[in-house]
Amino acid sequence: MIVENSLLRSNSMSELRVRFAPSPTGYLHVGGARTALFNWLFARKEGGTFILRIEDTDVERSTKESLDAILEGMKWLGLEWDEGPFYQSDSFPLYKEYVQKLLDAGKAYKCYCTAEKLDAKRTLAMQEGRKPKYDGTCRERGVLPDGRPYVVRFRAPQNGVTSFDDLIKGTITFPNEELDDLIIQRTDGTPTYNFCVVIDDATMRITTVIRGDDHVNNTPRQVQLYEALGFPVPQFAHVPMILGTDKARLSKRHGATSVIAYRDMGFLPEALINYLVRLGWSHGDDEIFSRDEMIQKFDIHNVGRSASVFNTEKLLWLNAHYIKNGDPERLAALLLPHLSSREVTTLGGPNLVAVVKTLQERAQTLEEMAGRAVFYYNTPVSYDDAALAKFDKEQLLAVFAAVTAKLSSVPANDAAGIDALFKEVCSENGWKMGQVGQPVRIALSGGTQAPGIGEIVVTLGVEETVRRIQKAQEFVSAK
RNA sequence: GUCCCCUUCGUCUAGCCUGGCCCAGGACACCGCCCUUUCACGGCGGCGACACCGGUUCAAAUCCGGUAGGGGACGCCA
Repeated sequence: MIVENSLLRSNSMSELRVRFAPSPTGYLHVGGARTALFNWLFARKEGGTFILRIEDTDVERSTKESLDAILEGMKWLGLEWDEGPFYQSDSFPLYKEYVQKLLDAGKAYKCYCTAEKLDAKRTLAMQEGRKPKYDGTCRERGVLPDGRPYVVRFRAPQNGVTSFDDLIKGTITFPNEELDDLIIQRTDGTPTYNFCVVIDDATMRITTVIRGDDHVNNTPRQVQLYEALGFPVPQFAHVPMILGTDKARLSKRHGATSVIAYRDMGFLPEALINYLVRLGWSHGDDEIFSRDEMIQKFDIHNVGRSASVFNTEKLLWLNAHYIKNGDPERLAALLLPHLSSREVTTLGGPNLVAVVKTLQERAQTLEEMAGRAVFYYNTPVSYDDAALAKFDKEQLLAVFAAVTAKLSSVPANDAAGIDALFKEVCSENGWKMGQVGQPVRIALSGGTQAPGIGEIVVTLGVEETVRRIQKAQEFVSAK
């Protein structure tokens, strides 16, 4: 029975297992988000399992705030994980066990060199132009009497090469002389990163390690550890870095890098995801991908080998695209926080969904949309003087009077109907649309950048429209 | 310094594995025109790249070698 079940299971689910393993020492940044996305996509595409693991072995720098920020970012982007989050700090005894195993097998040894001494040697080596690797002082020294602090080092092979086939970069080979005996356990008994990843990836049965480019140099050491421990070596896929405009590694000084910051700036998660997936990965000339299309078309082999520059302009374009084509109801809900941060309340004002509809083609971000929506809820307290100055006083007053009269006498309930009324006003008085539309627009919104007249009037309502025109009328005649 | 990786329009990229269809295609941005009551949307067009040098070949963005440039790593950080 059990056998049958597992067979059934392996038919629907592949054995493929991937993980995203951030360390909780900061927020989720766009680079990490893209790595997570590629992992997620790979798992979804192949019917595998996506695991979230928190690498918090650095007790000093790991914080709860960072952890929450990462989780929040993942959820906002919709990168749901199948297992975890697992915490490395929960597995300290396990790591210890494996360290002991290596020690017993003579594949690791205790090193009594002090951090200060090592630092000095490292600096000296760098200065002399040598590779700053461990000189192996304790490699053959044997165990010293109790009480002296020590770290545990992995006894790495000194000859030959270590290589692996990277799914993105191809075969990568390192001469073993380049690799030194890395520390796997600190003086305080805690395990180090390179050791933990190997144990975790092995015990979690990770089949494919997809991670940032900056880890390629760690990979040969990890491969050696897998081999020393007798674990199968997983496949590796190293995705290139994301750079700033100056081609240097993306960092805070290039502007926002936090996923949550993009949310707060009014970006839609589907826009960021779409942008990120195209950074490094492509499917022919396609630019717009829904989640399902992404999953369907994703192939790790189509990830490029070179680093890419983060370009906000294109992100903006994608965001505008998704706003334009988005569901107004949803957008309205997402817009609310951007409105309240401007102290705008929609209470008693026009229907927000209707407002959103008039703004969808006019905003690149929700922030921008909120800015453009303000006039609907706050009657203009001043008018664009330069725009108003293009018309003389008499003309303005005549237009305002004619429009108010028309609006009050003839009912119209959609934008097209309202526009028709304005055309009537024009033809009845021999005016051009520009002479009528613009003054009214200014009266209603305070400025010239606004949706179509018909759209504004309909969403504002005729009553409020007339009220605003009369207010403008008073303003103009008082001049 | 040493090792590893990378190099097509300003940017993201297609093409490269399986040379000729590529005097290199798409997208963002930019410029111009059209549409238009403003702002936008949209449509059309333009600008613009195979890092460099050699080699192989009838033929190279595509294969080989070198050079230059960029990035990454070299922690008792991850």
